[in-house]
Order: sequence, then C-alpha cells, then structure tokens
Amino acid sequence: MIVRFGYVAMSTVIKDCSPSKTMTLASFSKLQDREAAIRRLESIARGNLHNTLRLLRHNRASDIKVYRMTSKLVPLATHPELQDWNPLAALADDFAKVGRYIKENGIRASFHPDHFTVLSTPRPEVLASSIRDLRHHTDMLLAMDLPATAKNNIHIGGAYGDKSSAAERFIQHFRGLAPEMQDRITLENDDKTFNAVETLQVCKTLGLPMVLDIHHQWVNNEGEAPWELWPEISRTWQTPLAQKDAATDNPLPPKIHVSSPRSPSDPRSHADGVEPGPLLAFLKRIAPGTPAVDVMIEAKAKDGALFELMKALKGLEGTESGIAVLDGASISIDAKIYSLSDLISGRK
DNA sequence: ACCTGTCAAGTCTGG
DNA sequence: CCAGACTTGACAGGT
Repeated sequence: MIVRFGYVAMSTVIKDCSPSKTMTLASFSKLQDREAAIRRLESIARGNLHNTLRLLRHNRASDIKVYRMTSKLVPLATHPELQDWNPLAALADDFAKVGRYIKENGIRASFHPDHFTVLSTPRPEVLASSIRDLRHHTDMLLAMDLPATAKNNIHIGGAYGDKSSAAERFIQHFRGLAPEMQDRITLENDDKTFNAVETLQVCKTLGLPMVLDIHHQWVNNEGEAPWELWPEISRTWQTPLAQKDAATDNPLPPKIHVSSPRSPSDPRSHADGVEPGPLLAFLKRIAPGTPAVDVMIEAKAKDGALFELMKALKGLEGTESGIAVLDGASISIDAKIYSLSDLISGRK
C-alpha cells in the first residue's frame, strides 16, 4: 500500500510565506476610496496566491503530493458587505497559474471550508451563507481549472437536538446544490456531533466519498475500531461522484486525516506533531486490500510535523516493520497481517 | 520587537 | 434571551 502524506495550508519551515494574509472589515471600511480598498484586497489575495505557489514549489522539492489550500486566499471574499465584488475575475490569471502548477506536478489539492459551512442548518440565512461559502470554494477550484478530484471537504454540521432530522436536512440541502458543487464534496466525521458511523451513513445515501479523521473517530465513536469501518469507507471512494475526472488507470485514493491529542486532559486539541504509533497501527490494519491512501496531517507544526513523522518512519524502515520510505513524503506498507498486540501498542 | 485583545463565522451550553 | 466557549491565524493598536 502506498501512503502519501500532506499538510494544511501553511509552512512552519518556510518563513514569511503566509497564504492567509487578510484585512478586517473594520480597516476596509476606514478606507475612504472604496475602489482603492477593493484593489487592496485583490493585491492581498495576489500575495496569498503567490505564497501558495511558493509552498507548492516547496512541496514539490520535498515530494509532498497532498496539500490543503487555505480558505482565506481571498480576504473578505464572502462577506455580506462585499457581495457586489467579483474577486475571481480580477484574479483569474493568478488562480490559473496556481492551478497549472498543481496539475503539472500531480499534486492532490483540496479545500476545507470552515465549520461555519453547515448544510444541516434549519436557518435559511445560515444555509444561504453556507452555500455562498461553498460556491466561493468551488469557484476557486474552477478558476484553477482543477478537475473534480480536487474536493471541498466539509462536516455535516450541527444536530439541533435531533441528529437524524439534521442529517435528513443535510441530505435535502445537498441535493439542492449546483452539480459542480456536489461533484467536489467530501464528508468528514467530526469530534463532537456526527461520528464516523453516522457520517458514513450519509455518504452512502448521497454517494459521497468519506474522509475518515482517525483522531475524531478516537474521541467520538460508538465503540467500533476505526479499521472495522474501513471496508465501507473505502467503498465510498469507488463511486462515479468520488472518481469524477479521475483517470481509470489512476483512481483517486481514499483520504484520511490524522492528528494527535495535545494532552490526556485536552484530548480534542491538536498537538504540535503526530504520534506514529496509532497511525501505523491503523495503516497496517487497512493495508490488505487497500492499494493506496492519502494522509492529511493536521498538526500545529504543519509541514514541520510531516518532516518529523517521516524522520520517525525512516527510523522504523525495514522488512521487520513492513515499512519502506519511498521518497520525501510517501511510504509503502506491506499487506502482512500483524499481531494484535503490535497493532494495539503501535509497535512494528 | 513583542504583547493583548479582536476578528470572522455558527453551534451549543449555562445562567 | 443573552453571554460566553469553542477554534484559528492574523490583524490592529498599544507599549
């Protein structure tokens, strides 16, 4: 099984390279000349796209093939005060350039709209802003001319005291989305409300691919082990919607998220780095029958955590452990069945 | 150069 | 009904 690792949005290794520079509405509003203020927003966005490109070059140099772009590329893009503004028209060339680099280098790029995108909401105004946010993320992917294999990963949303009707509302609202938005959505289990079993159920209903977050699954589950769900989760990636635009000889691998708890007293927060043990235990469990999987690292240290993890894995490399490090940010894990005690302890 | 409070967003809880 | 917690990187204003 080939495993590729990626990280989220920013680098802790490359300095002064934020792709998320922004401007508050307060400072925007203080500017007298609104046209000039809008051009200022566009110039900030250009800087963010430029830094995104720098990060992509950094990724290429380190063989990192999986990357989540920041949702904050365009400051105030979906703010109600700026609905008359069409930033993507002004930034078309800049987005196209980033998209070209992603395609030329075979990078799996994605977005993760913030958790304010809640399609399960019963409130019309919240639904409207959620759709606006999803529209914006989809438009950015289109401006980069990325195929539908570049996804927007979201959560189901709130439960509002009745989870099954919230799930039903999510399904109805999803079905009302434009097709090009539907094509690009993945669903991730969250750490408080919709657990992996419930998220999987919605994915199966809608034919959507599911991103399994194994940290969220650890803190929000129904007593199941994460690998027990894997055959079904894996199958959500073998649908026409999940694989839209993917080459038949090169299917889009399932993706999982990994992070480690900050501390036993604060198990939900993300630690700086990633503990290899539980991750390897999971990967070794799913290796039989899974040709490839992509792992998004959600750690405070971002790419720094990725490099630390690769260093730790290199230390384990060898036939004994069943791991081979292929290049900078990919490993191969054999499909041998390991002893249960090794899997539980995370050794080998 | 550094520190502290604020910003964006929506849900959920406690009072 | 409303204030506060939750989350996150970065702004904004102060020292």
